[in-house]
Amino acid sequence: MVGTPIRDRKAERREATRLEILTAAWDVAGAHGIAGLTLREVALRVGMKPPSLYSHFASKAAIYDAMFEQAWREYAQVTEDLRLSWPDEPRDLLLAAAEHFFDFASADAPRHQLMSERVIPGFVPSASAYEPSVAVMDRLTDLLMTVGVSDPAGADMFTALVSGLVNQQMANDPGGVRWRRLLPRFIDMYADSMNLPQRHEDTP
Amino acid sequence: MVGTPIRDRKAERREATRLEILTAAWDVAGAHGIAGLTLREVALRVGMKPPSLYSHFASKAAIYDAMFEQAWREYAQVTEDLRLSWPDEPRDLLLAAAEHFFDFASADAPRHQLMSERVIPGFVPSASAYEPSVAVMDRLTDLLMTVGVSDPAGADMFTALVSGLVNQQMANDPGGVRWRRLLPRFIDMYADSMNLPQRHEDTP
DNA sequence: GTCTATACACCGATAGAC
DNA sequence: GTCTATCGGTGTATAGAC
Repeated sequence: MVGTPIRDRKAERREATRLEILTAAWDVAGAHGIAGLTLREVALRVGMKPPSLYSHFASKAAIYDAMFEQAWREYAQVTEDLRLSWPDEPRDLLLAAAEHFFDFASADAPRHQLMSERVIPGFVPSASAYEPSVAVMDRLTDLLMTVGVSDPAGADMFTALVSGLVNQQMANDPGGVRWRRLLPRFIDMYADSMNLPQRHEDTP
Repeated sequence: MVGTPIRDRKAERREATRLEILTAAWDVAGAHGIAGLTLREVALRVGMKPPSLYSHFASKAAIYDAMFEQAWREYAQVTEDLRLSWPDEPRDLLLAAAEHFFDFASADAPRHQLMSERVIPGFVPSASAYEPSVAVMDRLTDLLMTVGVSDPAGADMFTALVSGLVNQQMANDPGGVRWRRLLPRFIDMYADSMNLPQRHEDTP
């Protein structure tokens, strides 16, 4: 028995290569769309021949799967980071959360299509890749609970509202603000229907 | 001069073949997704060899373009047909229009992706193919005007609401009713924010 | 004019040498 | 682990039969 080394250099190197491949894949998706991803161009960017990618990912679908998990994990992370600086007022909190998702989605169209739409013909995220996204939904449920939304359909309504604005924005006015600027009205509309208190005003 | 025949049999035959190809294309899209459309399978279903399709369509993109126009023209047609039996109450009218679009979209996922999402990497509808969809939007503007929505953002809000429900339904609960059943609440929520009158009740 | 035959470049994927 | 070689499939395009 030689003992277990503190660090597994081979595993570290392997993981680094995986991340390198995924970064290249995001670059290709950004240039050609999420459906325009090709293993050849990914391999080219990381200095490999296409078949070599199969030493790190079982298939092209496995790369999509890893990208899906990575994207939702990143969103969960930035959400967690911003959680400390959230506003107190319920409506401000809802608006901040909605704007946060909207801007994250708008910032990267291919990423949003992979995360929230069924764009890749046969691709269905694996259970493990799906995990971060359910964690995000759990946090949304928590958030709605803290602002006073006890309606079980509250989360479904909230996601439908925000995703509707995002989809219309990206499909009909990419890069613009035509639907983005409707966010405050949508949040107030939602808060009213949920009977949430109005914002605290200084006016008597 | 032999005179112009009443019917141009050759042109009729040609148009019939075009429709036959488009029908086959919809079948393939239904089976493999809108992005999974291949000219080979389309040609196979109409009893042609793939290159023969180029006698009727300039490219695969031209087929997508014709499908896009066909889908919106069909929706415009069924909308026009239902227009005579629309309810009187503003909120009932809004709900009927929303349910109508929702059900039309839900009935055919590939069709909806082609109509309302940017799924095909480089595909942008041509001006002529886009025409029926702007006609539909004009009719929506008319509808909103008749129910008393004068807000210029009213149409954008309405489309965002309905498309949000559709997208969430198709992405997270395909074939179910989890978001579809939220339609009445969404319409009331929208009508309230637009200060539309409540439904006429017999209760004093 | 319409279709068949054929070729080209590109794609994902596999087998096997080193 | 990476490479070369190769497979079947796909979109596109041209040449030529009828």
